[in-house]
Amino acid sequence: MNGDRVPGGGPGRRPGAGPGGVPEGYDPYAFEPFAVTVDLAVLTLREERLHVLLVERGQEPYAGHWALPGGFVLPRESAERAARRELAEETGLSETTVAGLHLEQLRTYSEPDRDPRMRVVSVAFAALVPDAPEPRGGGDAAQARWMPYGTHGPLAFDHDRILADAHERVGAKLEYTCLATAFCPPEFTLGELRQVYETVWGVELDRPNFRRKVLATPGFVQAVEGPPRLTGGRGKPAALYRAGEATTLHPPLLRPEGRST
Amino acid sequence: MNGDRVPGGGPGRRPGAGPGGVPEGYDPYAFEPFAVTVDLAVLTLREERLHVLLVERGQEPYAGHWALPGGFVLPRESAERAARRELAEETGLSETTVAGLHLEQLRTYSEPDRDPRMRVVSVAFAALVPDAPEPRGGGDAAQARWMPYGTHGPLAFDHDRILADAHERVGAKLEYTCLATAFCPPEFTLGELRQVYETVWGVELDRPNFRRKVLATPGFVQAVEGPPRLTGGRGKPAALYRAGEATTLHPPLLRPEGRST
DNA sequence: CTCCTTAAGAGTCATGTTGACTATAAAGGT
DNA sequence: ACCTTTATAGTCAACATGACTCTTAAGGAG
Repeated sequence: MNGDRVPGGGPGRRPGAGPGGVPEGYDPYAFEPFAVTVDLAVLTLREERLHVLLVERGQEPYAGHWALPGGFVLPRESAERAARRELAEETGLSETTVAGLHLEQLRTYSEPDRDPRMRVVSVAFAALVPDAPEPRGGGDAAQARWMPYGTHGPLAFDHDRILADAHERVGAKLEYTCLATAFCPPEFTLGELRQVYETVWGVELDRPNFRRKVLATPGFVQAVEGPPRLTGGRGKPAALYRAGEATTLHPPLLRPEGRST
Repeated sequence: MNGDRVPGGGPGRRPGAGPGGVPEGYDPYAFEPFAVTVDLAVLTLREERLHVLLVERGQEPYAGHWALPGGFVLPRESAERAARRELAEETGLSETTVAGLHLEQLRTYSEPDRDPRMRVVSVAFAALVPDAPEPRGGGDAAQARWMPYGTHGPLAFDHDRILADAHERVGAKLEYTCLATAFCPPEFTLGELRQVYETVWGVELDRPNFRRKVLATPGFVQAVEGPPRLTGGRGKPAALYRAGEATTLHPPLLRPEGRST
């Protein structure tokens, strides 16, 4: 063991510092640095389908391919802050709006050759947005679009993997957390909430059973007092609810079969 | 948006590259680099208590404090490989043994000031080891020890947070995965498996109910044929089992109350 | 205006799972 | 022998779930 193997801390052993890795003063420029970026799997529901925010690459490598939005972590910000900043930039939403969105760190992708140009370590996030405004067409060449999940070709880099991991994570968290409300506007019907589960899981749920389960879970949703109904589509008007205090579901709301996707 | 905002990929915009972040050739030395490390929360069970592998820091900052083991990600390895390499170094286990251990990426900690010396982004892992050999006293000054979870003082850097996150993650995954067997040797009794749950969750579980649940879950454990019992302690000898094929538990084995820790 | 369609919401029923317990078996210790 | 400890076999009631049925309240077509 090393007297100053400072894991969460700064380096105590410089790569190539000699046999045994004797600690020496750390020189940040002594070896090729890592770039640290964030990648965002921004998910929303549109027309009963799961959509992802994608950007088209204008340059090599992967020119013409679609990719997840993302960017560099700046020297004085955390990965979370970088992710929220990028999210605001890409979606065109205000900083305050973005501050309220559900943003969840997925995992970090660090394979040495995931970017052919240099060593890039990327912290991936899943972001869940309710209504899905069209992304503002940034000032540059590439375009950004909401694409139905699965309809895009292969994504650039390892972004297919990241997106799949995001989908899996969100699907799993729907089972035992109140995360579904993150896809909904402030006030929503139980039908809309059920639509979240059905869309993400790719299954059909029994209406009455879903209703019973949700209402029986304390703090999942709370009824809105005012006008007890919502107009819009056909069928009987539905009561409105807000997200409740609870964050976890006990017992969970399990997916019909073993696993999906 | 940027024509080459290459998130999971290499930089397309260099910090400070000018208004609008016009893509230019990337110069890795143009700004202070990030160091990328791994931190390991190595957990095991000893004498019916959860133990953590800790190393004592010999240098400032946090000299004399205990810290999680860890180290640098080398230029040509992934964070996972770095974690496994460090795990082998710290525990003294062979590379092949370590290759079979459960290693799970927790999340990445990237607060700008988490290390006072420089910008360090750390990918944290939880490792679950069965028997807990004493860590080899490395060739250097600092010592490494198994410490009962919670008995150590405040850890260095943000390692208390990382360790708490590791505990929470492992506790949660016991509910809906077969992870508990990762704490057990190749052959184990149901009593030992129950001990894993009780120790990590800090609760007592009903013996017959636990047994019924585990045996009713297909693929969780499989009975060992040979000698149908194990010697050792007092009480009726228990049958031996191995870990089964299954990785997930449907339905889950929920903790008694809402949440713990 | 009437009928049809759609979705919300109330309620039923059989089944499966869980938590709480009781009882028996098989070891070691005194 | 007797007590303690742990494994293992059951029992039973409360609860949760999946599969349905039925009623209500809208919009749309004729």
